[in-house]
Amino acid sequence: MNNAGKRPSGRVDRYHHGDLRAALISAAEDVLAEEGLEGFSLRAAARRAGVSIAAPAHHFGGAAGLLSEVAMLGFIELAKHLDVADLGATPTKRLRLQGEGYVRFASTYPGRFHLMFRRDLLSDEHVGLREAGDKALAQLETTVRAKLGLDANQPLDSAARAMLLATWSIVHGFAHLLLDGKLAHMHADATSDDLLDRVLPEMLSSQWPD
Amino acid sequence: MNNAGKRPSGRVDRYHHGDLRAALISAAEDVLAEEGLEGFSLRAAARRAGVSIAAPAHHFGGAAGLLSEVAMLGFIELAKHLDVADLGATPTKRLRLQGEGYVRFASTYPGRFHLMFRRDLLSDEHVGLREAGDKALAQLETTVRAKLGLDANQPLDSAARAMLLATWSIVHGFAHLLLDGKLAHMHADATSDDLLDRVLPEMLSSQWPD
DNA sequence: TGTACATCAGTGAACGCGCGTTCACTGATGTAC
DNA sequence: TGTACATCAGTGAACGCGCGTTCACTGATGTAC
Repeated sequence: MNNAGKRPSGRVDRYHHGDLRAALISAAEDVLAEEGLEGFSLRAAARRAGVSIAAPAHHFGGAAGLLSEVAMLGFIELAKHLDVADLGATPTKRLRLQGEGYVRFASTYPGRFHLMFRRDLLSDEHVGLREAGDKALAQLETTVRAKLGLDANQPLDSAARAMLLATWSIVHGFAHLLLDGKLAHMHADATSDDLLDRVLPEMLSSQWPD
Repeated sequence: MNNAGKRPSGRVDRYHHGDLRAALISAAEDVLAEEGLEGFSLRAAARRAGVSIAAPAHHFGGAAGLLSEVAMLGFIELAKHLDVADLGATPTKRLRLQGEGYVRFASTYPGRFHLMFRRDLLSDEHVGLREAGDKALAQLETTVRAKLGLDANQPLDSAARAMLLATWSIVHGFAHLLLDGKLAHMHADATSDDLLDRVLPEMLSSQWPD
């Protein structure tokens, strides 16, 4: 499936695009960023990429094919936001930093973030997507292991799984509530940046005290 | 706005429906339950209610008007799931019960739950919706106050707000991850019921130990 | 008690829109000779 | 080095579909007299 790099890029005024795949993925990301997930359509991505309206379906087989690629790249970017291996002195501090990274990713790319968890829009069988999701979650798992003193190859016991799930849930829920505008009301005076920079750290510190 | 009960119900074969409002709300809930949020349209609600396709817009002004009513009823139902005043000996236990109630609501009514947090589909100015949302959240706040030993009329300090927000986030995030099928993978052997009955209580107990 | 009339909830046919999909086609590329 | 040909990525016009909206209308209801 992956044709990226097979052909020279940078030339777009030809009958054969040359890098339609990358152009459509990038166009889809632009649409998500500017119009949100609800503004996405195969036609919108085609228009943005400057190709024919039939091109996306022709190349990706359908919306799920293109969106799964975008979601995969989203999980890869999310994993970068969770990469704090060198940043925190203690597992607890790294956990807080990862929580901030998770929410910051969601806040920076709301369209992509929503997409990444919309099972109905994505392909079940996209191996790269699943792997990218697993890798992002593994970043949290690594920190939870460190915090609980578990080896990398030791299976998670049920307390460890509960802690990992609680960690994921809390940042995931906060991200959703933030994007859905439910927190502005509780913290009426706070901007979105305030919530990220002031409220979230306080919440994470209370959740995972030193 | 609220015409419910103004006219006799049970008679639907008349030119003037008599209780179009209630019939359309009920029909919309049916559509959400059976087709999910993505399957909803004004026309689908009209078909389900057996009225003309123009009736919903005529009566509610548009999709946001009808959906806001449905979301309001959703928050009222959610508040019932969070009503544990008589059930738990300690605030900690009540908090866990409320967490289970929150997730059970989401799991029972996934379409409605998703709708309730879709700002783009709801009306900002729907007072009843906002109030119903506030009341549901207030149920959590009451328990957090009890846990922290705060009076009902004492303003929440920042630690209390952090705890309330952490509580909401964790159950909200868990609900979303559950509905989006992200947990079946982590607990590969678990059904949805298992996650609710076994994994969630374990997570909540680890989050709020006795 | 009966009649005339105003109101307005709901109808139904028609409209335009954006969507995904189809399909015969075009033309750039790579390969065989 | 040049020519013929197969491949297939991408085109573009056309299709049907479901959607929300419009608008002249219908007819049940309540009120005035």
